[in-house]
Amino acid sequence: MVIEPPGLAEETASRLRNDIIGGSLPPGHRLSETRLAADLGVSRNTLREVFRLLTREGLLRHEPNRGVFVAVPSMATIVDIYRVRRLIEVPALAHAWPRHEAVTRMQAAVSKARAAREEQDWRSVGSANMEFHAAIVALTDSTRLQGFFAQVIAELRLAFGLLDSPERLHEPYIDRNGEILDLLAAGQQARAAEVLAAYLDNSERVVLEAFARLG
Amino acid sequence: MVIEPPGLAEETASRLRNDIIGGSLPPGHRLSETRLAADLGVSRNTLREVFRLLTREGLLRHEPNRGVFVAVPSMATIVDIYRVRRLIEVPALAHAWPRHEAVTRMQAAVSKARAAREEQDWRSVGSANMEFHAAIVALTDSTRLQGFFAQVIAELRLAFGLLDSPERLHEPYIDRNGEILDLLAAGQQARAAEVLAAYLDNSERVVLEAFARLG
DNA sequence: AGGCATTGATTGTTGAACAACAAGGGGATT
DNA sequence: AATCCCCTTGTTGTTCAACAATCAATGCCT
Repeated sequence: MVIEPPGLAEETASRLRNDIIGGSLPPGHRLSETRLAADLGVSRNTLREVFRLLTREGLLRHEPNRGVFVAVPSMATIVDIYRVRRLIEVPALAHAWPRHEAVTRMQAAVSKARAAREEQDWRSVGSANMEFHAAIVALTDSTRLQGFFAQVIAELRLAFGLLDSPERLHEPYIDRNGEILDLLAAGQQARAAEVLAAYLDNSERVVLEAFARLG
Repeated sequence: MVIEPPGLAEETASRLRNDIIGGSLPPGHRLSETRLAADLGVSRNTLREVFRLLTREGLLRHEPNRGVFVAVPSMATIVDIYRVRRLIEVPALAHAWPRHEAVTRMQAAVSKARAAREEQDWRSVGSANMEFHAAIVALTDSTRLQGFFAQVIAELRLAFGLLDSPERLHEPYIDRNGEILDLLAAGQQARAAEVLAAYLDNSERVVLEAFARLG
């Protein structure tokens, strides 16, 4: 495996991505090229490359001759994301091999989520839960699907940033993830997939309701 | 819906994409920034944006400090692409609503493929078949899934470009697509999905065999 | 012949420049 | 006073030129 140096553009993209998901740059906010380039300490040209990257990931929106804005997740966004999750995660789990190496990742994610719950660190709980679902997709052994899913997850976290009460958003799902993991490890993929499907339906409803409360 | 001007970068990307898929730029070929920028009549900066776009789509490969190359599809690529196709297309068809508007697109694609067969235009047959499968994904109503699938399709066409005997590659599937369409229209989604799954297994085997013959 | 430094070429990144475009303000007209 | 048009102003889109960093190959020395 070759180690490849990150490159300034991707490194800057990571920083900006964190700023966006972390909420320091609110959705809808306009990003001035010259100002942001100065703030980040990079050139305008490289910043534009960063913009291309994050636009492709769905975190930024680009309006020609007007500039780039932090993407504003809508209800349609949420619905679409959960459609994708259902379509990918459920079959991935249903066809999974119970001794796949990704199961270890799932296990680790559940543990991390439970540890973060002890400290009431709901943001970390959210991250760990996302990691759990990324691990589910890893069960497919498809690099393309994993890359695609990572983008979708990033968009979903952006949407989560808009909502308050992260506890209601993440806490109830920690143990459900544990349940899914146990079922899979016991070779009951079909039941695991059922639980996951119900999980997704439930989660989508909660998120949409929280969204509706924002207007 | 706002009409957005193509922008020089995306326009150039389209041109380069056609050159790659069309085979005028063979896989593995190195693309010199300065030379290609001169040939295409654009600046080095914009060409680099084009590179980012096509790299993201999987058509180019970027090695840091070495340059960009036309991607070389490997057997692993093929296997991964078909894994994605199975995981996405089959459930999409199984859960499809038989009167979805995308069914019209499927119908049109089959007709186009049959017309192209009359003229022995196998390249167009391939395009029409791909359009058929893109329409299957459109049954999900997920814009993200459709975008992702478009990329996968582009990569697959790049791989097809390496193989000869396009007739063997595309002709056998025209009528199978027609069969799938008829089953879906008749409300037999489950059987349609079965036929599609068999279709994909078969197609993957043929492509891999053709690939193996190249060494 | 083999290892090593030098050289040449290419990429990575920056800064400045100018045209194209969008938004807002001011003035003239009705 | 309200409306429309033009113009100013700031921003993006694109190009050019330059330099540092890195890689590949050449040729030299042992």
